[in-house]
Amino acid sequence: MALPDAIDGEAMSAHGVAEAARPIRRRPLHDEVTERLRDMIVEGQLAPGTRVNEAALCGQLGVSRTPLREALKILAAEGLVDLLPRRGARVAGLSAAELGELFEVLSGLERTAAELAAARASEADLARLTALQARIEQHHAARNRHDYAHDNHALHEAIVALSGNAVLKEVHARLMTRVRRARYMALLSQERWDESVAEHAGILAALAARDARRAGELMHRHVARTGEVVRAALAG
Amino acid sequence: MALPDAIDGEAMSAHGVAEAARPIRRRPLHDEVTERLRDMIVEGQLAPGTRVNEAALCGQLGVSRTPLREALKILAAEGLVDLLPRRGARVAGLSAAELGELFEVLSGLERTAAELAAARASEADLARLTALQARIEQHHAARNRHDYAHDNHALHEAIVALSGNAVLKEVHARLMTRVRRARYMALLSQERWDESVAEHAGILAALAARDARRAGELMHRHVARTGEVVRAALAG
DNA sequence: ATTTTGAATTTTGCATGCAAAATTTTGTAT
DNA sequence: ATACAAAATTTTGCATGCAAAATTCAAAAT
Repeated sequence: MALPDAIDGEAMSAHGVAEAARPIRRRPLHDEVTERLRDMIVEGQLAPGTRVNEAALCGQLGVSRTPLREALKILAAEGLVDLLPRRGARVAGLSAAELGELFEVLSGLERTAAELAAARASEADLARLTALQARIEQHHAARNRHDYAHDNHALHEAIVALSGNAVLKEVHARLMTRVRRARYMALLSQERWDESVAEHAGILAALAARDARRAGELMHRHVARTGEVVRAALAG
Repeated sequence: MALPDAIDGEAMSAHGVAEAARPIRRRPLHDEVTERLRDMIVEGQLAPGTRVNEAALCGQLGVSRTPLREALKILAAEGLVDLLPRRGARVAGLSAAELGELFEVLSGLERTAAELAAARASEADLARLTALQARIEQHHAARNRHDYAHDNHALHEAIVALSGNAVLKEVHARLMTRVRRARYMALLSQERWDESVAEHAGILAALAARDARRAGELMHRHVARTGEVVRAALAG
């Protein structure tokens, strides 16, 4: 097999001076590989169930087996890959049942996030959420599913971030990575879409009122319903 | 996560014939190393902040660097180790602040677990929980902190298991691993200890009544308070 | 005495080699 | 043909080698 030679990496820029100021440290290869592989799995480029051949992937990515194997261990820890001892790795499947479980946990996490955010977010934070929700409503009115999906995701992430709890944020992000593999999520019925936008409004109102319990409860129900819809779509 | 590991397990029996029937496959080394290292960290044998020297640990464990490095990647994904690029690994610290965050998340997860368990546990399951609680009360009456701690942990795990949600169980277990590093948990005041036992009774009653909301709420409060106590102990 | 510079040493990151296990292929007997 | 057995091939798991980066240590300069 061809030897992946030299580190190379950055293209030579002509800015002699700026060159010196640029960050010196390169990212470890195994990190890069992990990220790349994770993207390939989430994007569906590596389909669930695919057997991962180390040599083949090494060739494709231009790295040796060592960093690739390290990456596979990490992705296995994240639940994106199954490691079969002595018989290689396969891309983890994503059943409707597991998706349902993921959403059950996510609804619990986001409830907690909403409760904490209600207590901890600043007025400025809340104003930003409201602005985001306004944009979401515009996308909804314009039937722009793509931008809607983007900002919708951003709103949920923002609320999780406003919990001020890094562990919560981390766990949430990891589970979301697994969920995001079901590309069915965008396929909401018009009815459910309308409902969803209205639920957001209710959650924001509760946050604005600093009503932690209500915000949490509404968020919980909102995410649980989303999960129901997604699970049904995957099952059908 | 969940590395499906070898079947092995049984100790060698002296029965020559049975010998041949023994599972042939050894557990992967990197698995063994991961587990061993995780134990060392949780037990406190590797103190928080300790710099991990690969060569030294390799010598101690009697393995080469390859499986050790794979194990370190996994433990980093679990949050037990920090990987500093190009300057090695260190055992992750555990601040009072982070412990607080962990308990915030755990209280949310166990609330969800209690809610689901209230709906899904069989009567036999509930009977088993009640039996466990009876033993816990005996340990409490006998001022036997060691056995109390053990069965207390078992009760919480049992309720999480009764949620019937494998993802929840997995996430909970991982966070508990991080929390368990604070050995201060056993050091409850008598007052808090009494309280805690009473709270358990309340939770079980709610489960028996199939009152999901109440079970969840009581569990949430119970774990949150435990967290408060532990955090305070670590801070002080 | 303290800082600085630069070599010597250690340590990390990655590629590669090799044996054992698993898989595939080929050949043989029913 | 089908089923089975054995050899050939592939693939995995682990150890090791080597270059680059980081750290340590020592001598020189302020």
